[in-house]
Amino acid sequence: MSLAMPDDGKPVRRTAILDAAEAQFAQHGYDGVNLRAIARDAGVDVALANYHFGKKRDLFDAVLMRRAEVLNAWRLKALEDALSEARPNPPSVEAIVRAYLRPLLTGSHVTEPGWKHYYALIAYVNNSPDWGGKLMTQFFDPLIIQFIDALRLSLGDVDEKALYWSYHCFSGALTLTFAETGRIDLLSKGLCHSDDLAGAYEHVVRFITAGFESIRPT
Amino acid sequence: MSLAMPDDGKPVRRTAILDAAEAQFAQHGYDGVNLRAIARDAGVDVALANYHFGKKRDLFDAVLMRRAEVLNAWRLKALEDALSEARPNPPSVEAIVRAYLRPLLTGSHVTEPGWKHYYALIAYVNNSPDWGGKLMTQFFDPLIIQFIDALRLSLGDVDEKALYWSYHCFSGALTLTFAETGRIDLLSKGLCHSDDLAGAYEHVVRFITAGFESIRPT
DNA sequence: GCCATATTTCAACACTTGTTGAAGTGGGGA
DNA sequence: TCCCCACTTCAACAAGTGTTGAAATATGGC
Repeated sequence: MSLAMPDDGKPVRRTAILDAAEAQFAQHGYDGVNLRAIARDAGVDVALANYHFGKKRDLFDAVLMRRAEVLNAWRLKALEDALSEARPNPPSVEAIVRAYLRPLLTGSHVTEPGWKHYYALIAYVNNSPDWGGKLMTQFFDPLIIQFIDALRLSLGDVDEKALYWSYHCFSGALTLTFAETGRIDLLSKGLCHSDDLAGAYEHVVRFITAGFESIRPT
Repeated sequence: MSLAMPDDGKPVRRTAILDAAEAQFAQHGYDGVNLRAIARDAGVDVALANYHFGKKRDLFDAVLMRRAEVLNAWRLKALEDALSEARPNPPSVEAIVRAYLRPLLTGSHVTEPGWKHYYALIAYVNNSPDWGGKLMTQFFDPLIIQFIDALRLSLGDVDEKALYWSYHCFSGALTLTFAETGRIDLLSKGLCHSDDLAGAYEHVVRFITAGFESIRPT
């Protein structure tokens, strides 16, 4: 294996471009970023981004795709663990919510800052009228459908509309929290910190779990 | 009063620019929009935006400010109504949540499409690491603090961190829902519709109310 | 060492961007 | 009528944009 190759067999400069693009897109959005700034951060020439990824929009998709596959695999594993632990009963709503959230905190991202940028990027995409619908569906729906199936199993004969709107609330709360915009720091006058995701974790789990439980048929 | 003046005494072209800018910023974000496209939609010359509002960024702030003042007034009225109806007891959590949400649905926006664009714009701002913290604080915090005070009154001796993180979840769920990204339409395979805000209303109220109730001390 | 291939750099094009200053328009008061 | 003023248009600049083709360099197999 060449010295120019990281573990995945791709050139180091290629991943350097992905890392720089990820950070920039997360901070400023797709249109707020230019390729020269990305290239500068990555320490490469402008044209190299085009050589490896094609158009700017293709680079954006590549950034989204890279960690989506990893995150989906982690979440699927966590969900299957929750299902098998509870078998033959359905898992609790809280166990499902935790399976959806835990991979965000227990992955390699603790030592890899790229993951935090990625979460902010997902918040940007999720809330964009331009791409929110299409891109989130493309990258995450196959997995999300399985989580909704699990919730349906856990909650019983639940109203379908209520279930989807509840997940929608979950999605909005989650992406904003992990975007780390600094909003809660200002609102709480320093009591809470955006970058304290571990501290936010239990609060989010409780809030969301209660929300889903409220639609359980009596 | 001149024929060139609408009710508020400002030139019609000035508000035409605000309307066009609002729609464009909401759809594509700050950097995804150029002044020539705004001017074209407004039916005016490019330079006119600069004459009325100064720099592009100042126009953006003017768009945010215009409806923020109206929305804050509506919400304050709704909150005061909820407080006085319940007096001498504190209002229920649900009554407070409804006071926060109802103005989004009962205002003049039913006949005025600009409000829907505005909600999408708020979702964009709220989730932006660049501006989320500062701008939301600047335009909405004075009112939001009053809502959090009311929630604290209603919930009793509640954990402060849990209260702020719960509001944070509320904020994320709300802004995403009113951004109408089309996401839920695809996820639910047509069962739910992003633009059916009236239909979403009861589901959001229930989900959020249950979330806040979960932090009530026992 | 040699060659085909992959990677990287360089320089430049064609186009869009925000912003500006000067000129033009129309109405109301002196 | 003339002038002042707010409003609007016109034309243009200077900087920045994504993208490209050709040249240069490095790499790995023979």
